[in-house]
Amino acid sequence: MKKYIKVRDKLKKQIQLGEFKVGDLLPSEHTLCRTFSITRTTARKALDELLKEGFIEKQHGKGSVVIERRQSLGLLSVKGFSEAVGENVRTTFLQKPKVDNWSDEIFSKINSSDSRAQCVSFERVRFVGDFPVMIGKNWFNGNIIPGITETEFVEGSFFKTLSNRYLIEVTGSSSELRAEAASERVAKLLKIETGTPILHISLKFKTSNPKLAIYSELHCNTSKFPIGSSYFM
Amino acid sequence: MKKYIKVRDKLKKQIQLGEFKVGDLLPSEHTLCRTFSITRTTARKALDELLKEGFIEKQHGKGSVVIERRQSLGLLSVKGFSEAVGENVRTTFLQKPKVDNWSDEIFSKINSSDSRAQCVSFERVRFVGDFPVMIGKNWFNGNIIPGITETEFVEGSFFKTLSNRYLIEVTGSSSELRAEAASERVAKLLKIETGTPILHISLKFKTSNPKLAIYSELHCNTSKFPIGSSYFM
DNA sequence: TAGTGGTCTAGACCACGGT
DNA sequence: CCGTGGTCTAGACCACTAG
Repeated sequence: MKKYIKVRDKLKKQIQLGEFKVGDLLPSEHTLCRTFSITRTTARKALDELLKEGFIEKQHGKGSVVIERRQSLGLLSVKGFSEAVGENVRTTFLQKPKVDNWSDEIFSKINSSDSRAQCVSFERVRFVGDFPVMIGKNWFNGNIIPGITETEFVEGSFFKTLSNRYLIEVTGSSSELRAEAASERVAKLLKIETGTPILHISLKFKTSNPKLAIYSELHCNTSKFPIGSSYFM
Repeated sequence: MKKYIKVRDKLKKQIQLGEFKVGDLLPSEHTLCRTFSITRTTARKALDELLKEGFIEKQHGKGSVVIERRQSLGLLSVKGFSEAVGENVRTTFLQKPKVDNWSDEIFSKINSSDSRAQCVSFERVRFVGDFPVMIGKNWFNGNIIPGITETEFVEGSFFKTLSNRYLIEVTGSSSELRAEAASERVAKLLKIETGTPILHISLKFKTSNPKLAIYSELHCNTSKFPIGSSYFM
């Protein structure tokens, strides 16, 4: 298995468990080299991933400092909801994965191979506490991940299910963001007034399987939990 | 000067000038090594930057392919407006850079050193064609970049001015996104109805000068030009 | 099979931060 | 001054794509 993934996940777990707290310095790159028997290239690659995911910031001459993760919906652009927000999150299905049609709700350009394939979709509402925050509907080529309609998600996460059961990793995403007035349906589900401004996010995920793209349309009530994102070079 | 920056900018320019078109393969990593007399580490670093900036995608076994840049406001999280959108963009000042107070409009947490320093702010409206798309107000510590109140921006870009005149580069950003109803003032400036949903983006930029952070509050009409962003691992 | 990108090793020198 | 991260060299082996 890839070494930098192992190092990255070890450190990530230590941060999540509080062994490294906000403001703490992670072991230096040279220390990581010794403890994991790797070279600096590999150590730096692991730290770069933590940087991209918003766990640390690097300070030239000092080290890698654990930083506060946004108390918002987190690095939305990277992975799914459950990885981003932390605890106190609940999800309910409006529609479990089932064979469906490619909907014209999908804003992203659909890969030509997808449009000829069988479409599977599912739809969920996400809560933080008792507060409905987001409605998300997802579409993908069902031929690529057979049996998904009968599978229970691993820890409630679609992306974890992809990773654990099908060995498919999300490798990137592109998105478009729009502020819109909530439709009647969306408003009802988010328990807000029809016409309230909501954030509409159209996402297309790329995965390690080039044949599998995941299309998502999200409708978010950002009044209490804004969407956060960060970018470091 | 850094070699990977030189290679990155050379390739970027070739893409922008159309020497490499959408769908074209960039020179392979080994070829770049030979033509620039660099090692693969450096060649890959240059390509990784183009990947992050959304110019290319990499295909294992094939090469680096030039991809279409979003015809939207682009990689918002990276740099300024003018770098992202392309031509046909116009900017007018509502308020040229001047000494101001730290406003409570600023959503991001202000660095403690900033709150004791002199604040400079400016505010602009951005147009695509004749269509007002975004209002942006920016605040920063005026002591760090003296003379900015008397300077004309380089090519109309604040970030280019920072880079060329003060040798300060933007190194990262974090942001929060909210859908809101347009206030009377915002609506008037964007030529829309008061209460129309708009996208409110609170940004904090980090720069290569650790003492300089830039705080931005943007209000965007996303109806014709959605905000785009992408992320690749 | 040849060429591509992905991972990794084992070093080197430099710039920056704090002592 | 020493330890830190930033850049770079000169290789190696592997996995993937395509002819």
